[in-house]
Amino acid sequence: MASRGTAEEVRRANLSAVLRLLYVNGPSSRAVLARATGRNRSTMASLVADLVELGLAEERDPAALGVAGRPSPVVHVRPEVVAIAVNPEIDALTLGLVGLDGTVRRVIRHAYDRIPSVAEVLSITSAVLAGMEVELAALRVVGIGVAVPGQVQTAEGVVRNAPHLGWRDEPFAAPLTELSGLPVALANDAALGAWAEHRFGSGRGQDHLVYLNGGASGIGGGVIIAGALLGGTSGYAGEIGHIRIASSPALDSAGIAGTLESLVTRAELLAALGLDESSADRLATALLHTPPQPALAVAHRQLAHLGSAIAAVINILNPQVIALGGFLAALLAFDPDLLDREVAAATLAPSREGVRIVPADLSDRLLLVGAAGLAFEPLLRDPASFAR
Amino acid sequence: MASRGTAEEVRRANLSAVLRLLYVNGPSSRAVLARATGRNRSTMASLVADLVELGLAEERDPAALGVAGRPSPVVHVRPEVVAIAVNPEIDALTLGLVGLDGTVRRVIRHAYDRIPSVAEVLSITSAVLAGMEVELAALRVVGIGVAVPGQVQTAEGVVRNAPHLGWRDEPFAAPLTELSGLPVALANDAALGAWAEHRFGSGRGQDHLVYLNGGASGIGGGVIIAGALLGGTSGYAGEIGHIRIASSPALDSAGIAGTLESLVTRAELLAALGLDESSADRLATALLHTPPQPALAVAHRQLAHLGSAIAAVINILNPQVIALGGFLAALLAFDPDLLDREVAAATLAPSREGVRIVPADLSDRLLLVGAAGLAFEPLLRDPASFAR
DNA sequence: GAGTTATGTTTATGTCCACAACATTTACTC
DNA sequence: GAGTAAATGTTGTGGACATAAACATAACTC
Repeated sequence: MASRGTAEEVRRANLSAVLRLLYVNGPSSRAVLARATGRNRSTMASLVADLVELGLAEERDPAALGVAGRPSPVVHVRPEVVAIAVNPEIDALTLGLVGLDGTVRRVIRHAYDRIPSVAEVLSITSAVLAGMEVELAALRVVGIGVAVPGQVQTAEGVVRNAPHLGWRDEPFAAPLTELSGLPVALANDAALGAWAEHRFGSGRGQDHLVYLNGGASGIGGGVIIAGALLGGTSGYAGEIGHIRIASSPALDSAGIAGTLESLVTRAELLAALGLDESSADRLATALLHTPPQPALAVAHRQLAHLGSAIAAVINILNPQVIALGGFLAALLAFDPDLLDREVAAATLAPSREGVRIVPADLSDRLLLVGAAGLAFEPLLRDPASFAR
Repeated sequence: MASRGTAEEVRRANLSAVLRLLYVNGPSSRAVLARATGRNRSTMASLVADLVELGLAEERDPAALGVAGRPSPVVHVRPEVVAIAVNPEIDALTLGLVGLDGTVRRVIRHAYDRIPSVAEVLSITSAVLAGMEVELAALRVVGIGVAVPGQVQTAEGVVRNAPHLGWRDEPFAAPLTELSGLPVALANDAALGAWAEHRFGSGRGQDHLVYLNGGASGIGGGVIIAGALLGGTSGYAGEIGHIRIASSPALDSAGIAGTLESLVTRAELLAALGLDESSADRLATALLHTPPQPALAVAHRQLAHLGSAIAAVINILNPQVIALGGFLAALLAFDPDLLDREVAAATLAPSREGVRIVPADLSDRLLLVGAAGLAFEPLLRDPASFAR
């Protein structure tokens, strides 16, 4: 009789490990995979054969050699295996078609003139998917990952509160699955940004990373602990913008006083630089090239507050890397030494040693890669269950 | 030929899972273990036989029955398997002999009249161990776990900074191993307290827990995430006492201004209650029974600050339980509603729902159980490597 | 005492992987 | 250009482990 149980579990774990390696590190030879996983070469032959059989991988002739030894075909992930990334924002809905090989095949941006409802976003999404029908037919779409600017009940696929979109307690995953026939996973946008930075960005390979992103609507955060995204009990973790760091009556978007988000705002910086919202992309250059005196004062004050928040994070989490995105990256570039001093003044010495504060890679594509990563997760966890 | 590799790994994982279940949940029958692990009954028979063979478990006759079905011998962890817990504090060194079955067999408290050096603590420890030689000969000591009131490089077994003991960059694990011949593991005391609360205390079974302990020397913290102790990059994580929450010139023990520890102190509470340090154990009752007006004001202010810090932790980590120990538990008992309101004012609504703020169990024994748990970890991870 | 229920035990079977020996293909050396 | 070293792929064998199924055992129920 069939012996399921453990043998299957072992196989699943090994297939998962191999596919993950290919996903994270890119193409490599079987021998390299065998060493990385600690399996035997003959075992790896069988595992790769399985992945090829499942339509998830393929072997190609090796490129240039230069080393002795028998040349080894290179195992690639099949680029037709894709996920759809969805990112609803205030001004536009962005959809991306992202391959398991990491390529962003297509980005579609659909601007709207007013903030959309959930129903409208769902409708636009399914319209775009309908338009892509021919393209998708030639591919293998494993799921949809959604980056939501707000707090998300990840397990249930429900948007609890996305203040800038005005969404509260809106089921999202279930209706989108209904419309698309695809599995849908949701997460907070900054959390996915953190994950993408950790996996593919400036914090690559760092197992303990904190990501802070500053945008028009506030400050979002995401935390990677031991290589995994920190979700907390319900998936709401990482809201570093809303921690109180000072005694101040200023309120943030959630109505909390004295928080990082209330004290460090892009709007104030833009105003001090004489820019308006529409020219926000010039903030970084304006700040670096002879900014007016008032802007200097604002930037210095904001850096001090940013330092306090980062210090709190360092004391609590003892991370290796703090990645700053959006206008927080501009603040960092403006005076990294000042930020370092402010952080040093509010951290315990052992905790802060070795911590690097770096700008995030921050290409908009990275967020799509993060959302797609969310959709790829079930496939990476159990490749064998994705038989065609 | 021998097939090591995977088969061994599977066995190791299964043995580990079974021993962990016994350690955490206490004695249970084989059938229960089989269901809990998802293994087959015949597999469990073999696994339990291995544990018995290794001298780690034993089967005893079932107690009262009352249910139909064949009576099942109950699998117990062998109580002779023990670890030694060590906790150096300012006023005394506490050693505990803790069984794998959870019983605290013996507690030895050695008071000193001045703060000891590392060498003195090591010397006292080995003296106590020498005195216990006969007792220990009948047992099986798997290691020593040390709870240090300060920041610890867990991997290296080095105390980086224990301000109240005046220790800086002191190797501890290596010399104690040298003296005792036993493996030694170090961790921060509050971190071990958090772990013990999560495993055996008031936060039992909660996978996301934050522990805050208030003592004479300040406020320590520990964080449990997804059932595991959060160490961070080097093991320094959890220093919640040192996060800045207000604009205040008050400095804490690390010289940082406006932190939880600088604003919420036992000394100030005691002074307002007209007590001195030596009567600290009466703080809780004094606070609950008609305290003088100034003490009320102090308690209210401290509760507000405590609320800000807890709120920051909730926003960042989205935990299920906040366990408060020491005088923080007294503050909680004094006015739980006020604390709730302060927390609510500084948290995002979704994150705070379902969070319970509870007093920690806080028996001094729990810390010893935590330190012993640290020492048991290698055994629980790979029981087969502990063949006699 | 017959039936029910829950558990322990025995035996046969299947899966997966490691290992070892051999095959293949390249680069390097003289 | 022949021989050697290095790296990898391939094949067959064996072993460890876990499952499944049938049977055995010991309580409870009526």
